[in-house]
Amino acid sequence: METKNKGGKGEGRQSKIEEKRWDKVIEIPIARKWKDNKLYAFDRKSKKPVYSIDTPPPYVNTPVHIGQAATYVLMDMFARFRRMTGHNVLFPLGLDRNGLPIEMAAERKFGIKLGDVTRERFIKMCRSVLEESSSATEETFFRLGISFNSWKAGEEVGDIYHTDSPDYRSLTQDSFIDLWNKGLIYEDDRINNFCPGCGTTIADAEVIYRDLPSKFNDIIFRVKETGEKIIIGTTRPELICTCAMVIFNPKDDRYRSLEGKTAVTPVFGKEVPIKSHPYAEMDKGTGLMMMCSAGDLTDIRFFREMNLEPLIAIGSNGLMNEHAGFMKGLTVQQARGKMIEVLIEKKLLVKQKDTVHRTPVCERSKDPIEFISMKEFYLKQMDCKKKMLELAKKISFYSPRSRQIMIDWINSVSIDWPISRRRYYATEIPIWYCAKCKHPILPPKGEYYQPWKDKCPWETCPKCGHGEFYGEDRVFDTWFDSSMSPLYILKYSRDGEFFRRNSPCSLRPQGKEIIRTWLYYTVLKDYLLTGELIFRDAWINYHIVDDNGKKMSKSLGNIIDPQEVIKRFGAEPFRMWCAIEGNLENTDFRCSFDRIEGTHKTLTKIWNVARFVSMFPKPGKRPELEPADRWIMNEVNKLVKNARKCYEKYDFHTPAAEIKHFIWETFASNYIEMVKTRAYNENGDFSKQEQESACFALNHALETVLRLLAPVNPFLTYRLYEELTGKDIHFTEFPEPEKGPEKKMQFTTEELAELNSGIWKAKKDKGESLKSEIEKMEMPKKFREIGSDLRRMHNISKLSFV
RNA sequence: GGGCUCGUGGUCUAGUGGCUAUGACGUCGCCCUCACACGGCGAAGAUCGAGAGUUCAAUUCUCUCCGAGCCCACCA
Repeated sequence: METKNKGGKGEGRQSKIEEKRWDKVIEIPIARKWKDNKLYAFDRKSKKPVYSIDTPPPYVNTPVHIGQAATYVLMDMFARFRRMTGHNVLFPLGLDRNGLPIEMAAERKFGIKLGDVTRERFIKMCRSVLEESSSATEETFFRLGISFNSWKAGEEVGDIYHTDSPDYRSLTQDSFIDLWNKGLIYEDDRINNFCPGCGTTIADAEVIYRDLPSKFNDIIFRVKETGEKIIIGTTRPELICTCAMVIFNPKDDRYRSLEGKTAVTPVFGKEVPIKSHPYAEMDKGTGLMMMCSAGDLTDIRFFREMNLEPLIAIGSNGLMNEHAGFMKGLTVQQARGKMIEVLIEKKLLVKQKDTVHRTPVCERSKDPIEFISMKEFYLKQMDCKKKMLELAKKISFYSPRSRQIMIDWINSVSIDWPISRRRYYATEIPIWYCAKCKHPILPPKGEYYQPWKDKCPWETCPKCGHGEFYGEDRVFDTWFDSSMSPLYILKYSRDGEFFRRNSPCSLRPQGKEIIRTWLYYTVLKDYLLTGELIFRDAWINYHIVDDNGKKMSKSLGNIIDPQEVIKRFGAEPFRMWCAIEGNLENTDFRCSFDRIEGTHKTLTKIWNVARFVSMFPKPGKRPELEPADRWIMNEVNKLVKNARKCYEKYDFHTPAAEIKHFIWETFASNYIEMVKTRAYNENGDFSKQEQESACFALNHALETVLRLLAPVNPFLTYRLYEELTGKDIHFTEFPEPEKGPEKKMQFTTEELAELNSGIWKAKKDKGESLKSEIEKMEMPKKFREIGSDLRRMHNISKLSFV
């Protein structure tokens, strides 16, 4: 296609930029160049203040999803902005490779379960899953233009780190040793959440709730003293064997006579006391409630409160044990069916009703949680709830509203944090035990230990002098690892000087759904280790939903794959979309290919504005500016001020929308149209100074806008800035508002836009072309100062002001 | 049950105690005007969820209700 300015009237004027629009293929060589030149490497010698971002390590075995892509793009904007404001930015990529998601992927891939093969073999299988998956994640981030310090895994500041590297794991183990020595760790045998699918204890934070269908059974008990029948409703008949008490509400007159009597459980014939207790609600079921050990969390609390001895009928393998009598060896589901059969046979089941039961399930495997007693390690957290609240108030949250989520969670914490897990692919708990006296022995810090296969570093037991040991075989909760990330990237306990200078970490960006885990545990653990608050800012992003406001999920088939987005549009439209559409902090926001593609038009517009401006070289010296040019500089100045203010607060949405509006409306439609003739100055109607003023303002305004957009659209702005100025936009500073008193214009921008629009409409209504001549026109005198530009813009022969 | 959001043209969205309520997509009309037809100019389209209150004035503040979503607790 031929460009219009070649030949014809625009003779001699040629745009430096040939292509008519932004093309995604330009991105790849640019990204590669940046990578090859190590443009974003962290400079340890730099004197600039460090701005550090504790990026959320994604799991490597699943492709990057759209939410992560958007989050990383936004983080990248933060990083690029800080670089332009004179910071030495620490922005490393971390990859999470520990824990259940990897193990479950390995189990699926090899068709095995944890206990089926040796530990060595299982770990090998996990490794093989990991090897396959790592590079896809990095490739996606690379194509999105994320400015990580490094693309190489390593131990230098800013390198890609793996949470399963010996270096990272040893730091996790060090933290355990420190906390142990501070007396903050203890082992206890207590009822806990147990996931039968994962075969391990899990923390409250890992429990979620699902509505699952269940049956509500009305079952006959007998009162020993009177022989009368009482009916109790339950969804867990298999737990009748552990029933320790029957209760009713103190206000419930129906059962007052039962107070202090004894109930006999069906089938098992166990005698249990009947008491009144407010836990029982009058309108639930029959109003009578059997209290079984560990049916759910209420039961646990109740047993603790009433000092009842819990009888655990579910073993650590998830199967019913000897306390379940005839149900021994069955799974919980099987046992329930069997119990119902027996009850029916004995005519003890009065009624069965379908119900939906909000069931606690494991966050990872989605198996219903059972409550069983096991020995686990705990980190004391109950003692520092007050301190945690204090710290939560000290963090600067963006938006501030998100703080409440953390506060709510802290207030609801009710037991210490169980940190040990019975899995394989995770950081090992670094303890050996004396084979004779069972005394626990911790190794010295600084090494990565695998006690289940390594030799104990001590020769003899310091307590009894015995020389044989066995290693601990449990591992840590993944959050015990993840909560080390800011300490790890800041070289805590590895480079004391670096850590002291650069702690606390500037920013923790993360999703709202892991405030109660990642954010809470990190702040908690790092406080216990260092005595300080580890973050200055926390930026909490919400969710991306589909075009109809529905959650994206594989089963609904409404997933937007970022790899597909990159393939179709490249990175820049997506990046622009992230900035413009996402009031990310406010609510969930919607995403579709159409919406992303929509921003492409703005990129084309910027491209063509730049093509136009590039026809007019920037004068070396700033000339005395004409009023219209001063006006556009004022407008740019407003943009700069606001962008600075908002970017500081992690708000890219407001400035991006403003900049977009500026480019389309103010700059392209009004300013360019107005000064075009003066910039061309074909008939020599204008003085050299007048022409240069236009050329200067055109260039200056555009350059400034490009710099404002550089964090949002690095590829596009890099390319255009290079064309226009020959310089690399990376090495320019973020624009400062121009100082000195602005000369106020007589008119406002809105008034000018209205005036122009009115003239265009009038010509339109008369069926005339926009450049047709207007013989005579009057306009308000506030426009006098830009009169000559307006006269040429609209081709007015006689212009007067009133 | 406790807490937190949100409800603005067909769709999505901005915004504010006070001019005729922002913009985008979509729809319709006209225009290839020397940066851009992935463009330009213009038109139609909203009683700002419902009701009450505070106020000279409410879409904006307060309360109630209706509707949507999220988090926490709980459901024997």
